[in-house]
Amino acid sequence: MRSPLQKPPVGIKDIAHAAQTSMMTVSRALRGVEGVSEKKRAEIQEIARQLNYLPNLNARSLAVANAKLIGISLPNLFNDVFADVLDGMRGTFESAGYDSVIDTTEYDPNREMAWAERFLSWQPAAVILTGIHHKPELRDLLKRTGVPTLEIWDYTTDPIDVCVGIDHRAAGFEIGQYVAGLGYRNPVFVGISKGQDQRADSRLAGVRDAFTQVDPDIQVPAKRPEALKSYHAGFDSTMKLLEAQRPDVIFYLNDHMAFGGMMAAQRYGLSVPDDIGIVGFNSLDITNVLPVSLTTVSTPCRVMGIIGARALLARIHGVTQPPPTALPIEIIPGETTRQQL
Amino acid sequence: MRSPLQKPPVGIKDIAHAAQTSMMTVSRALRGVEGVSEKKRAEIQEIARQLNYLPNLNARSLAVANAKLIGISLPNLFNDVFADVLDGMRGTFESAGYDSVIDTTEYDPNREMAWAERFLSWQPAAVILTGIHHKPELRDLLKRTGVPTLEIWDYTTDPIDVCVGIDHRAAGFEIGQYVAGLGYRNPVFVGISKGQDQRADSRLAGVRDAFTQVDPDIQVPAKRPEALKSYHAGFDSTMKLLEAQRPDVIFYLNDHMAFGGMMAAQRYGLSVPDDIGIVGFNSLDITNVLPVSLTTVSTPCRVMGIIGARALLARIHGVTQPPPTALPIEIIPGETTRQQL
DNA sequence: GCTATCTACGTTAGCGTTAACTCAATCAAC
DNA sequence: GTTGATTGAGTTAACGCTAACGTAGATAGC
Repeated sequence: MRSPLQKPPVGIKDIAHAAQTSMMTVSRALRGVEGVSEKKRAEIQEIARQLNYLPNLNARSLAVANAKLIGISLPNLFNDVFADVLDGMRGTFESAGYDSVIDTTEYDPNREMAWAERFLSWQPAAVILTGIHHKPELRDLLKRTGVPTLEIWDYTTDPIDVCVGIDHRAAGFEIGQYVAGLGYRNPVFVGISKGQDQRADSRLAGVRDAFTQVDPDIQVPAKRPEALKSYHAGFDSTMKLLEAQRPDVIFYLNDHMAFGGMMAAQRYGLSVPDDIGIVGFNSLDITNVLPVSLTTVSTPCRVMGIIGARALLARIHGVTQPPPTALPIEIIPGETTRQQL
Repeated sequence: MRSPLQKPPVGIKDIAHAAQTSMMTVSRALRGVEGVSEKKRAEIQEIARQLNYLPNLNARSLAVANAKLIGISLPNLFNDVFADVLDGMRGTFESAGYDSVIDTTEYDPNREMAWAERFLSWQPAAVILTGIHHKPELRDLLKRTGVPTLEIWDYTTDPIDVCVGIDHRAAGFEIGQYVAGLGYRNPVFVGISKGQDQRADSRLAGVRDAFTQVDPDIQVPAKRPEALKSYHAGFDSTMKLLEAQRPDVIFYLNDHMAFGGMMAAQRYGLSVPDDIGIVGFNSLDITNVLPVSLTTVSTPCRVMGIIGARALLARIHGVTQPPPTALPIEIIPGETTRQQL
């Protein structure tokens, strides 16, 4: 039942009554479609305003197949990267007249699946997922229903539908190569729990590839933090790590964790980059203010959002299926690693 | 029109056909309501599964007034504080069987208003707004339609409906009093552009109250950053500020800006807290890793989300109108201000 | 002046679902 | 064995809106 205090809403029937005309004319007048004299349209709009009419989008969506709703699934909101991607996307959708709503999965594929099922029940125009690793059932579901789907942030040659992202393995390889090229031979990777963030695993794999190429004997052990929030996680893991071993360089999942790591190294009295190198990822806001520039990888987040949104809109309108797009990344050499030899 | 590649969805009619029964029986079976034999229910559920049935929530919402959808409006997603509040809320809603969707306003009251209008068209069960400063038209709209509304993050004695938050002016006063008590007499406040974030203005007012009480002649000038992102904004404003004046303490909008400010002070060769005091707000993750503890104010973000969500659910179910709740804050004395005399 | 075209509007039906009602069969009670 | 309750199902109408079609009157063409 409707909450006790709510008044019954006004519908186009009420307006038709007040304007002494038919519902259809009101519908046309308010939607701005043809078939109403401008005089009558103005009159109806005025009445609608006075009655505080709000259209019922449920009814509209039911009557027409043409929904204007896009759902976005993100792992979480604590991450500036996603905020940037999102910003790019939503602006684009908004200009195209689409509403977009956000949900978070906390890196849980089951939650993602559950969300998708619920959300598809709203008959949306499209669905956006973060990354390319989903439950197989989710893939099936989306392929089966044929809802336009965008996978963003990761790149794959075998997407569900539309895909725009960066190749995390290649990114890991590039930064790994750069760092290996600086002479580091004892790397560690600090990320989040295995399987939790597949992007991180891909990047780690890329970093490993790079070091293996230099010397097949080099391992890149991975440290999985327990803390959830980035700074804390980066700090904590690094503290624990340094108790047991002395790597000459640490790769972090992102710049926030890297900063946490720097603080931990400092607490151990290690100097950066002489005693230890620190490498971040994503070039987040904090790098703007640090006294030493962080070696990191810049990812085109906003642009990715915009390109992704455009590709999806094209797909929705049935234009040619765009091929998966891999966006370029950029290595940012910083002062937290040794200088180029 | 429906996007070209989409298959026509299966409805309960298709299931009824396949199960050789009526739509109503299918509806009952799938919703788990009484009036179907367990044998037939199991049979129908199995068929629905095989056909990959997804209910059409638009139709359901149209048929029953009882929606299970809650909309949340936030200024932006770049702020960990909101992420925490949100986390608390969404968990609570989820357990209660409500879907929640998020939108961002970028601190623009017009966007907030536009969002509310669009969102109300979905006949939601409730609406959540950040803060208590909205367009008067929005207040009217919500009061008129009678949609349960939660205003979260700020506290006021005159809410639209339900309100849970902290008293920002009182918080400003408390921290101001604490800092004034440490002997500081030349404060500056670095926040965001006037009118952009009313919370900041309230806190500033509170800080001013506190200093005025100590010495009516003390001004607390406000510096408004140009940059958007917190670290950058804090750093930038502080750099510019220090060019012109030498306050003995700076209050920041949040801990990220405060960190940016610390970095700027460091670049100026100022030592903290001897040359200058730094005061943050919100006790964000980064404070866990800094080598010096930041003087800041801890706000119960998650708890606020949970309490707010519960109050709203109670309101939706028509239970007594809970009075506005002001949550306590806690001053965190740190090493970025002088020690207690 | 008679048909052909256009404009402004009305009517009907249907989107997928569920509430409220009806109906038939079963069962128990006396 | 008739009544009354109970159970499992089906039927009808409605939620608010819009697509598709229908129609009356105006305008134009020749």
